[in-house]
Amino acid sequence: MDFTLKHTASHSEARAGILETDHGKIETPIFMPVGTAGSVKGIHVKDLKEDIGAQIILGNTYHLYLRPGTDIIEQAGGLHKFNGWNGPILTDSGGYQVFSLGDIRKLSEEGAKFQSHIDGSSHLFTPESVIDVQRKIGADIIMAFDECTPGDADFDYAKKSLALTQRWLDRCVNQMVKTIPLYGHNQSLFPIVQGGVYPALREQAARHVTTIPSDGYAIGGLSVGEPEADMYAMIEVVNPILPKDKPRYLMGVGTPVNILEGIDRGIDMFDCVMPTRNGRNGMLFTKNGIINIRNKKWADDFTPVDPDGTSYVDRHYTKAFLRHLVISGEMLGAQIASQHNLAFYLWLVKEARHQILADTFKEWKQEMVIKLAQRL
RNA sequence: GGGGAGAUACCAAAGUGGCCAACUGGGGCGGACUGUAACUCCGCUGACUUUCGUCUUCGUAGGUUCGAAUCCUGCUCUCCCCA
Repeated sequence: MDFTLKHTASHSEARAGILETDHGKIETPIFMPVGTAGSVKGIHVKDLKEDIGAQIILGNTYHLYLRPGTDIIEQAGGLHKFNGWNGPILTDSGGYQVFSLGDIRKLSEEGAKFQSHIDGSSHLFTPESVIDVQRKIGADIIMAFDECTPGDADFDYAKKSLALTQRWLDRCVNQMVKTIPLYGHNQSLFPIVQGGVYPALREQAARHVTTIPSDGYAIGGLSVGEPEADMYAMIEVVNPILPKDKPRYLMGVGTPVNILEGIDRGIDMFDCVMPTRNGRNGMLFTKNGIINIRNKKWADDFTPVDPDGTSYVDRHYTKAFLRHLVISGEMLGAQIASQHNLAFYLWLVKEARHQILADTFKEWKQEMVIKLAQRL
């Protein structure tokens, strides 16, 4: 997997690059739609590719392992064949579930034992098993198994948690070396920097991670309850330490503003459920601000969903109709909102890339950040 | 014509002397959501008031009582059954 840095913006750490995988090129900075269970909820692969312009999507190890199970995915010939997406795929390791499903799992040195949220059965996830599962899924980018440290963790916990993540990382690396890709395309392991909101821990974590030759590096454990300022501060601590010639992935982030702030600080890759989940719940992101389409004020607004939008749905449907669909609980409402939001997120990073290449990123970003946060 | 049941807030529906401005659902209005246990969750929903609180409500008009959505009487209306 090759990463080529095309340009770094002036007065900013923002970078434009190209990440080449066996399933195609990714122009960075990039936003990666989340498809936890193998599908980006409510969105056809055709729309992802042609309308939204997605270049890479996510899958999730924990969820796909539980259902349909790795044997089915293997029989299908890997996730690409199974879900029909022939572009690059990145799988999260289940490290986020160690955080989000904290109530139904037990942590040990060995790994994380989950009680399935589906049927209650017990499943031990270890760094080794998680690599094996991701091999079987066939992800182009495999994430290391980590503990996503909660945003409110105190120093002692964050330190202990980081140490565990680091030991797990070594085991992941070993398991990668001991195993091979199953479907004829390469797979790259991205280590993850943890360390809570503590600069000293983040710095140490970043240094540790750079001792492991990788095709890319991730920053995790942010946007998990800590103040936004802490998130930005941690990025500023970590990014200068990470190798410049490798992509940096800020996991789970975020709002459109978060993404621009991340790009400004040198992040190349983002993913977040926000465009899809919030879309399903009636929130639309636009370049002029945020719309809650359920609000009464849109009831008789027969203008396009987003006159400036890039998606088919933006021009084809009206706000009043979309509001009607969302309020009525019609499936199509969730689909339109998700498609719009994803198209907007992909537009945002694409435009950021243009601005970086044109050396106008910083000024553009300053203006956008104000507009994007507005409530319409 | 005879017999029976019932009228509660936007709708449905609890409540059958004080703990009732009134359970609960729906609807309405608003909010939350960041590597997805989420088409989910949380508020508010008589009026005035920032809170405390005050005032007007349970078909309608009276009455009993310290006190009524709850008991009594008249009236109006609705529904069901038998002819």
